[in-house]
Amino acid sequence: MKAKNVPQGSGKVKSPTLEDVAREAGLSPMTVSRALNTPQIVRAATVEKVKKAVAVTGYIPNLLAGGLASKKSKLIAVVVPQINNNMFVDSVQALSDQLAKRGYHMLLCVSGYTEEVETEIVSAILSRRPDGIVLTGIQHSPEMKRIILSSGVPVVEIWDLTPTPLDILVGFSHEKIGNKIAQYMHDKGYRKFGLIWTEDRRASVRKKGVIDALESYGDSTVATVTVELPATLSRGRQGLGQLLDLNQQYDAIICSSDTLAQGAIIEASARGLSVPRNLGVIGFGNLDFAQHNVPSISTISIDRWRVGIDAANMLADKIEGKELAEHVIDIGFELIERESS
Amino acid sequence: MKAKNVPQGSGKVKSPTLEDVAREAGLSPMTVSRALNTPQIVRAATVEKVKKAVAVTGYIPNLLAGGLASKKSKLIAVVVPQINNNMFVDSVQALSDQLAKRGYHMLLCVSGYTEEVETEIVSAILSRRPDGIVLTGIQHSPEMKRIILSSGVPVVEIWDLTPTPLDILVGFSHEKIGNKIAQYMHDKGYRKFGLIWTEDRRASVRKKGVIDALESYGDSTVATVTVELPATLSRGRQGLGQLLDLNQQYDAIICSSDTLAQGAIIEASARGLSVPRNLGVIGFGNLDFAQHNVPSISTISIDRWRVGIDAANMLADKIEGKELAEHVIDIGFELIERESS
DNA sequence: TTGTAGGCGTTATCAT
DNA sequence: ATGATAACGCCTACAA
Repeated sequence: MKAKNVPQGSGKVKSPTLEDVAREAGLSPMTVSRALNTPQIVRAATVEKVKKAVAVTGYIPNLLAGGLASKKSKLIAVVVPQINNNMFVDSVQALSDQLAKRGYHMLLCVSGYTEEVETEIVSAILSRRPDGIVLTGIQHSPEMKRIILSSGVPVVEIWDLTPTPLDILVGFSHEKIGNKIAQYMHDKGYRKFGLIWTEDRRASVRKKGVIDALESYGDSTVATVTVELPATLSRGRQGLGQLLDLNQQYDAIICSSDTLAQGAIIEASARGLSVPRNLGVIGFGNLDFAQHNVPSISTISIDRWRVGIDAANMLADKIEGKELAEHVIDIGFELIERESS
Repeated sequence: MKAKNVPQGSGKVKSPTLEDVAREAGLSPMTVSRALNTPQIVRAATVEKVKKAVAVTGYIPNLLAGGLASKKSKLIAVVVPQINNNMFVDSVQALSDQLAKRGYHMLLCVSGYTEEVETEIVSAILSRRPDGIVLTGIQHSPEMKRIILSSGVPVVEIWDLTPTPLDILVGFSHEKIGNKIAQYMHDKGYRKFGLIWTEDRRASVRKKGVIDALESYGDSTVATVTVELPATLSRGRQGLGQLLDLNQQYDAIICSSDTLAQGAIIEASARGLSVPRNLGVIGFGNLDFAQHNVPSISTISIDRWRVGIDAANMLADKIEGKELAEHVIDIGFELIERESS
């Protein structure tokens, strides 16, 4: 085996290129490229030679160069408001897993809850020429829509529903969830409601769904307190405290997330109120603890994992030129009745 | 304003390049590049011209090309065992935030808990020519060490501690944490211990720390049950059930995470055991709910956010050629005593 | 099945 | 302060 990769003067060893591998294998760079990317169209013996040469040289492909030439980056950019949020993180993990299986890497960007930041991030992202983009939600600045559409990059919006997506969509209706919660609680006989709610856009739509439905029944009262993002147990406790301070009567508490619900239950208990005897409680998300809490927490279950899987698959399909049966998937939701209501 | 970007035949509009901007501005591509990247060394009037031309053409830089030419990708690859883990996710979010402030994007990869997968992922990652890499833990395959070191890319290991890091390290000692927990519980008078533990490597080191310290006291008994990853509330409940089924006596339960501890407390309560009266409980992580649970949960607090911030800053500093005061940061930990023990 | 030529869009370097 | 030229490492397209 002959000397390879002789250090240039005193500097770092330049990392080997296709050409170095080709020289080592006694082939042309193009053949090496084919052996690596489309081995089916290369003679088996040649592929073997290339493999050996790759091992000898320690070759690592350069996707910057590859992407520049082929106009395929094998990169998917994912934009979420936050990662450390029990709801999104499962979808992100599912996305990451499924994209990896399909041969893509995930560029993850955190946008917070403002359109402005999202717009900036998308602009920055596009300069990496991703093969696809995943956005959380359907609310975007006009500028961002313009930019992203004119870039021609396939887009998936997740976690919400609209008849007019940018491109592909995998989500569910927050308004229907609100309606469903209201209907269920009303059917159970609750009439005097307290709401503990965070203020991101999707939560607000759910709230509207709850309130609209309750108003349509005409026999219920609703008081609302707003808590900061992110939803935490302590904010749930505070929220219930604030509701009670309003000196109103409640027979049920509806929370914009299970975490808040858990906090509300703890606070209720600390104040001598029993759930569900004195107060019915329902949350949203069906997080792990909801089932095992004492009392267990009624909630809305979303298949968060599926959101990620479906988004990844549809995006990859579209990128690879496959026809999509549908561009919008409503993955729905399920109300889970438990001890707290 | 004259016509620009005339569609080529019937196909897609080719996205504008530096050259298009240069033509629009009446400058050379190189000057446009400078105006965009190092405006300080370009005449202000020229920068203005370029800005206008960029707006007119809708130019979006191509970082694939830029990175190829400059050998800087402004990309940091982050490898974690899982994202949907309450411990890591905060560090990842902090990393993402801080890297963004420093002008880097984050490529996020999920490796699971096996060295093999980590090795594959790192190989794949290197083909994107990241400016830096963040790895979780200090346990890596020899092959991966070889690959990553010979690539010359700066590396930060997080969430663990060793005198011999690959490069930079931001973490804390799991063994010391184990020792500390044992010492604290022993001091509180507990002697008959049940452990509910997950089996990832770092948790195992903490367990060893607990058991070694308890053995050194010589007057304590220890029984252990192992639960699957990820740690969930229900596995904490099951874990306590299994411990009790062993027909041993316990006065304290030590859990490898707060989530398991919360589950154990619930199960204890369901079986008529009061915490801490009949059973002391301590967890790990100081997750949000630990403080507000009833009873509140004693635990070990780690500044997870700081891990991410420091890792991002040290990596960016190193990439940008700044001297690092130290290559290893032990961010330490704190035992927080609460009602459960 | 393999090879050759040229270009992808940018920046480093040297010149003006 | 600005421009010209030559890489950067790979792939498309065509040729053999």
